[in-house]
Amino acid sequence: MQTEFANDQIRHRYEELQTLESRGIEPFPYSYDRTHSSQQILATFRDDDPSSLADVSIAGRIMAIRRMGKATFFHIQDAEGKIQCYIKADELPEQYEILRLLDLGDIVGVRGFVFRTRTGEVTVHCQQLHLLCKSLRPLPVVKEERDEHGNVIVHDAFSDKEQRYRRRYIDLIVNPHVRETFIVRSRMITAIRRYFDSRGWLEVETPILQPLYGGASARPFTTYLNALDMPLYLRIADELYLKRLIVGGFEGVYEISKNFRNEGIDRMHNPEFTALEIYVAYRDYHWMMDMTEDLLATVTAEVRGQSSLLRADGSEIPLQRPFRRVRLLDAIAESVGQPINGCSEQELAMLCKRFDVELPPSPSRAKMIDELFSKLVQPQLVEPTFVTDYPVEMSPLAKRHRSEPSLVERFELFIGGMEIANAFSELNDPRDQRQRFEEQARLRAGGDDEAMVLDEDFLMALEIGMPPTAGLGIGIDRLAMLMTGAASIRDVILFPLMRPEPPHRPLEE
RNA sequence: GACCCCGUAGCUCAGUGGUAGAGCAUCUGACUUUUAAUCAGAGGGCCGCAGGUUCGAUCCCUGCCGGGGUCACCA
Repeated sequence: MQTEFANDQIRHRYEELQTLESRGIEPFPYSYDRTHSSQQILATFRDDDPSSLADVSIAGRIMAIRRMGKATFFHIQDAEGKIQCYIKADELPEQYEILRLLDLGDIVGVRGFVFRTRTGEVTVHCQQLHLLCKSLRPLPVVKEERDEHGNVIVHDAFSDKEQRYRRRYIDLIVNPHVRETFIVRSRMITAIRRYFDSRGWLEVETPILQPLYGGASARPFTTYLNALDMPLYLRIADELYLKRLIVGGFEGVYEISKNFRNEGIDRMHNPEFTALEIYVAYRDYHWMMDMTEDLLATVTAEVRGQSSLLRADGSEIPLQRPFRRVRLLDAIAESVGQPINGCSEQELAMLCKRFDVELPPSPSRAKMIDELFSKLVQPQLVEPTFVTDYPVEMSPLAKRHRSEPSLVERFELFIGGMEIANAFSELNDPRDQRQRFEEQARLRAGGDDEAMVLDEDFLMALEIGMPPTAGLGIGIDRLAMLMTGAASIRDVILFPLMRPEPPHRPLEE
């Protein structure tokens, strides 16, 4: 095997690897039995009774080494944190020689007894040292210091965003808050599942590869199925399949799904993202608002241990129930200082002009309302706010408002200026649904390539009959941002989409 | 897609029209309770890529590649 070395550090590690093997050390052994995690030791050590930790085995990655001649301190890091280890040459002469060949980043097993050093740190006194994996590339070296107030000062943090996203494994090793972010994300999803499961709603899986895409307004990714010689789309939403399941007789179904939208990438958008959708039979959007409030309050309390969310600037957003509820047109009216309800298209256009809201040529009423809202209202919606009752043209899958036929029974939840959730009383009248699809077809014919596609089978399902149903979608990534105070959706997605790197230039020997 | 900013050692960054510097990391030596360990010494760079201007470019200009941000698009 020909190995090319990018630099002296890598070359040196390969040389150490050879030396270790020549001394009969297996650099990549198969397993190691641990008795404790780092945190179990730190949490249970008692100065008045160290005997309970007189023989422990731990394993982890070497994150710091302080060699002092015939004694060495090093920190190893496992999934829960770091712990210091101590090894003396005169006690373990052979293994001390091995330690000379180890580096930052190597993974080792340490067996020994636990004590407290003179400077007060609980430490494992090494009596056996095992190499568990030789690391052949240098890790970014991040050092930490504690000031007199106990605050951790991080020196030279691995901060280059491109490298952090491309090499998430390194990011996770050297930036503890990153690991914490993804643990919080996972706990959040677990808490949501628990909430739904405990109410008897069924988690299901619906197609990612779809012959027709629907359930949202977005450009899809297209692919091709050779076996059936047909184009397929990656789902932009799972809404139409989940409603078919309500038709089928399930009374509560949910799915946590990866969706794919062929649109721009920015702090709030990744081409693939995680959505939660849930549909509950015999309920309407009023019920769904209450449920959403309860869900978020429950999950937030469970995940964060407090009833507030976190913004990227460090400020907290209290989750006080009930959340504010405001009708869309009222919210706009409040911002522009005049009622919107009876506005003609011309009056709306003048309002847009007055507030510097940019519009496409010949915009519809709904488009102008949407633009006014996005520009003037949405950025102000920091504390949780349900915005309700949207124009029917903007919501082709939502049921008409029971008392305002030009509106639909829909709400969106905004927190921190972000749209977090979207929900309707679901349209279950197949006649109205067909009309709405036909309207979408007209928009599509007029050049709107994000208008929805008519789905005959979905209409057939509605003709079979769907009970009154409330549906809800939640942007899981954005909710995770609020749980962790992340500034970008990329900070809550383990492997965000990146352009491929240019190939590494091969190095001559 | 448009505009702005960025790309220098493994990491974090300085810097100059005369082909580079720091801290940490690495290497050699000293050190048996250290913790940003310390002390002495050393090595390490196609300064993102390509072209142009210039006697001379890492620096100025253009294009490209990659990243970040703002906007547009979009939830």
